[in-house]
Amino acid sequence: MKEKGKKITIYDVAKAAGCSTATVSLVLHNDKRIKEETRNKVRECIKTLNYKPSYLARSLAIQRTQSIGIIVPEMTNPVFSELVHGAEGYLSQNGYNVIIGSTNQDLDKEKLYLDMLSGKKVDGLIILPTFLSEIEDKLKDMQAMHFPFVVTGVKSSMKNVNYVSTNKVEGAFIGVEHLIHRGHKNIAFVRGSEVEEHSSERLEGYIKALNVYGIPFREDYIIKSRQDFSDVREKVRGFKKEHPEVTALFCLYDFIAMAVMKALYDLKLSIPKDVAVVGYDNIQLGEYLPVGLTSIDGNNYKVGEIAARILVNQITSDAEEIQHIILTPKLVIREST
Amino acid sequence: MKEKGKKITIYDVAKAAGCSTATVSLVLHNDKRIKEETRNKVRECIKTLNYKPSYLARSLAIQRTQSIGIIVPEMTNPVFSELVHGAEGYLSQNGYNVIIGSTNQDLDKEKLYLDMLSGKKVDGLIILPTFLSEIEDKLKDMQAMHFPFVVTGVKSSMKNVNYVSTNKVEGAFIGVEHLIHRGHKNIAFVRGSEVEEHSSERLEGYIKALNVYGIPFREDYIIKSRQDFSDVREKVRGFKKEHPEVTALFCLYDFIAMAVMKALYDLKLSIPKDVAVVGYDNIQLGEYLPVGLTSIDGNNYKVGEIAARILVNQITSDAEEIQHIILTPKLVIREST
DNA sequence: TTGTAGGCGTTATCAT
DNA sequence: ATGATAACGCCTACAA
Repeated sequence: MKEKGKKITIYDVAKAAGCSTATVSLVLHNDKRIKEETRNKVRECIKTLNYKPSYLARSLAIQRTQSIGIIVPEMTNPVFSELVHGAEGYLSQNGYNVIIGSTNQDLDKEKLYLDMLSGKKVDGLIILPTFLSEIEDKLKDMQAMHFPFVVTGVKSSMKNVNYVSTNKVEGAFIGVEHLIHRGHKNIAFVRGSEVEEHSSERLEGYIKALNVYGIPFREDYIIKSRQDFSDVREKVRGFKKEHPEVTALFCLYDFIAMAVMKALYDLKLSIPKDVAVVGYDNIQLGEYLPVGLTSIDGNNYKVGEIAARILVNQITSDAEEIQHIILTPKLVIREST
Repeated sequence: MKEKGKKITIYDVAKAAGCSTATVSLVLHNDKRIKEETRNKVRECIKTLNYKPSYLARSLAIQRTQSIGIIVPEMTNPVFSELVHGAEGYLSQNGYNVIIGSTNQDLDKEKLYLDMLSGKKVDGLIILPTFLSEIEDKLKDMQAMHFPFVVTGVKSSMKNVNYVSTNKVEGAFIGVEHLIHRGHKNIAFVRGSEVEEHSSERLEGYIKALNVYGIPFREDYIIKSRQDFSDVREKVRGFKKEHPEVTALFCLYDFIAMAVMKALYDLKLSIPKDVAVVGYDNIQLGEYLPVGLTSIDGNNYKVGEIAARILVNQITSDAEEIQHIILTPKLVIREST
């Protein structure tokens, strides 16, 4: 056991093994040029000294970290964690390890992570922005310095930036269309507490579907709330009493749909007989609700995978062309409709 | 990235501003010693050159990263993400940023992250191990080199290692006790597909409760499965047909409880009239199920926070005493019992 | 097969 | 108030 505080470096190993740091370095990388004998000697010293190389110093020297960063708003949301999971799969396949920075929807943190990670802590970045418009400057800077990154999880307004995403307008459209096909005319949109930026596309799809099928859009059919769970539950109860004619609820995402369903149970209403419910995201849990939840699947796993592929390609092949990939969501029908 | 544009360093800024790198560095850190005039000049050059400091080089120089790593089995599990969230709160309060390494329950990845992050990429580590016994060696190494870390999320068998955790034996005990108080005698334990290591404590608590109340333990009341969701659902259906006398199910965790509830609905049974269900972890969703789920709350947010506090304390004050903290879980009663 | 030495981008200690 | 320059720990031509 070493003296406290004294960190042991490649130099210590070299001294102990009676060779140069270069030799130790080569042994560390299993270079065949080193004689069996010296190699063993070095390995022995590494063991007994309990030497661990500094990835920091190594990265600085080789100008590469072999790790890529993912910036996410929060990991409690299954949509994000699925996406991350998809990216991780591809990346670790390809020799990269993944570092996640969770911003908790905090703009300063988002900026900080952007700076930190692009400051060479990682070789590239997959960004799921919470505040896309506020970080455009930083993205431009990153582009200017040719730091590889891809944006995902939102519609990027920057035309010259890599991004992969899903068509949420289309997703909402097929969800509402499905409701219409089921005979519903009075369909409300439960928007929860989500910010404009992350709900506008789905709202657009909702309105589009109504238009296409000649159903007038009513502003008062949009249910907003302050928080996602308890407040939605309350608001929906109130809404349904005021609007008994409404027989279907399209929800911004599955968690909201769960709160909505809870509210309907509170009112002793049956799903889908009295009211039909459609969610968005198709989280795994939806299948295990007592009444399985019909939902829109954005295939987030795939989104993550594709983002990772684009990123790795850009890093390794120095490709410069911008890629925009938009996947089309699928309707998953269960008992709630 | 490549020859596209040479990466611009603090040296370039110094040259452009007609001063030394030392001066630039001082400006970068808002040191008051620098004359207003030069400071502005330097800032201007930084802007126009679009200079971003290398956190890598900086960390190497100051021997500190101001970031701490959290190694988790997976982020899709709310238990882990809550814990991480708790840690993040405390850490960012205290000027650290957090880097998450998700191992996806892969031993090699777990080892890799351990090496990487302790290789000075971070100043300290919070570890939620999947394979505690397999990484003990690495933990010992880290101790030997005085690298700060704390283990959590499991019972650590290493007596001389920091860890904070919850008493899952106790948690399961109060869950099963609650069921017994409700008049149940025949209580099954739904174990799902979880590995021995992560279910043994709760099993112990289950058995203990039975013993205390004079109920014989039956091996065939333990329901195992291959996967967590669809398989549990199937297995529970089969089990309930074979054992109609069983009126209560204690589940290893809430997700399993959800699959269990689904199975009971499949059988047209009512909860809690026909069968009572208790989960574990008290995930937020439990409240929003049509029949609210009674569960055990381990206060994982707090666990993460405490782990973070211990870690920071160890880093900053060089404290050497080992800390073992065990929180006691609470019963949260809802409609399922 | 192995050693020498310069470089990676910052910081920090002396000087000036 | 600012500048030189030696660390920080490792890699890698280029030598030997």
